[in-house]
Amino acid sequence: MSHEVEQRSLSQYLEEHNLKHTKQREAILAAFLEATGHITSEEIHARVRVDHPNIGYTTVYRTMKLLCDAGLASERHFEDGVTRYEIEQEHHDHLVCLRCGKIIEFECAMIEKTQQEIADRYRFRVLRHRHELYGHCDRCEREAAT
Amino acid sequence: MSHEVEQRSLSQYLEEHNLKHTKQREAILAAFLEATGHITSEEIHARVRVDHPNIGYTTVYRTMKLLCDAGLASERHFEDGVTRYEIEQEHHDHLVCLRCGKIIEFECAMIEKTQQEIADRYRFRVLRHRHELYGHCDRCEREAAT
DNA sequence: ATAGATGCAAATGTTTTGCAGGAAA
DNA sequence: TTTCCTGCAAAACATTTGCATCTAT
Repeated sequence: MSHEVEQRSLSQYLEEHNLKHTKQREAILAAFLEATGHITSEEIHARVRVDHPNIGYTTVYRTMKLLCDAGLASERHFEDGVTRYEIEQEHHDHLVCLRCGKIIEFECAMIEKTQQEIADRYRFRVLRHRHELYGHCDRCEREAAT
Repeated sequence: MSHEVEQRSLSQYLEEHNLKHTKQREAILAAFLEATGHITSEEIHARVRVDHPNIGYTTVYRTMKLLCDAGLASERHFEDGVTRYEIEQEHHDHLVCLRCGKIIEFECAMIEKTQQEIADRYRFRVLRHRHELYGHCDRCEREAAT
């Protein structure tokens, strides 16, 4: 595996919080990190089961919550009621193709600054935000035109 | 009631689709329109029950779906897994207080323009978007400080 | 008369919790 | 050995569906 940095900080987090380092947590972390991103609990469970056939959904949910607390993962809620997890990284937003499901990430300092100004106007303290553009990616738009 | 425009278009929609005009649909529409916005099925159900004690959740869900199809309502999914409905109107975005649940609406032409430029860069055709800022409203921020 | 609507209860799908047994420190 | 974890089964939610009954047209 090539995720030493993340592995190290998981261990660190576990130690700091008097939590135990288990095979299940390791397996779930690995499955999560190997995914391209935006993975569901169900998908993690399926991946992990290949090598560890009796890890349950419960442990996946509990571990993903732990990874979120540890700052390694973060939850995303798109529009289908299923929680997805992605690797925690610099903030960014998403373009989501409604036809093929492709997800493109973007970030824009200009927009961030403007939204901060809006929040200030309402004396609202922004802790986090989501900004998602739904539509058709280049390819799907062409195909739709046929 | 003072919602003739909406009422007329519901009737219109019902007629066009060979659907029936019932007391329940009328009551649910009224409860929905009287709300300030961002109402849940549960809240609609509670309101409607005051005058119509035996309308069930089922009918609320079915009717709200109908109102969405008819273009009178639209679904919103914030981050707590509960569907909220709002009156279909000009596009706008939201500030959501994580402590008291207060929702403030905003819109910003500058941001809309910028996000369009980003999408163009990826040749992505935007059909709709969501932009939500989560944090603490003025009041909750003060209270938290105590 | 008949297509469509309703309300209940039961099913669904996702996520959480209680608990007895199991593993890490 | 003690504290924390795990997996199962059951519970909790929000939402949907099957079905017998009822109602608008």
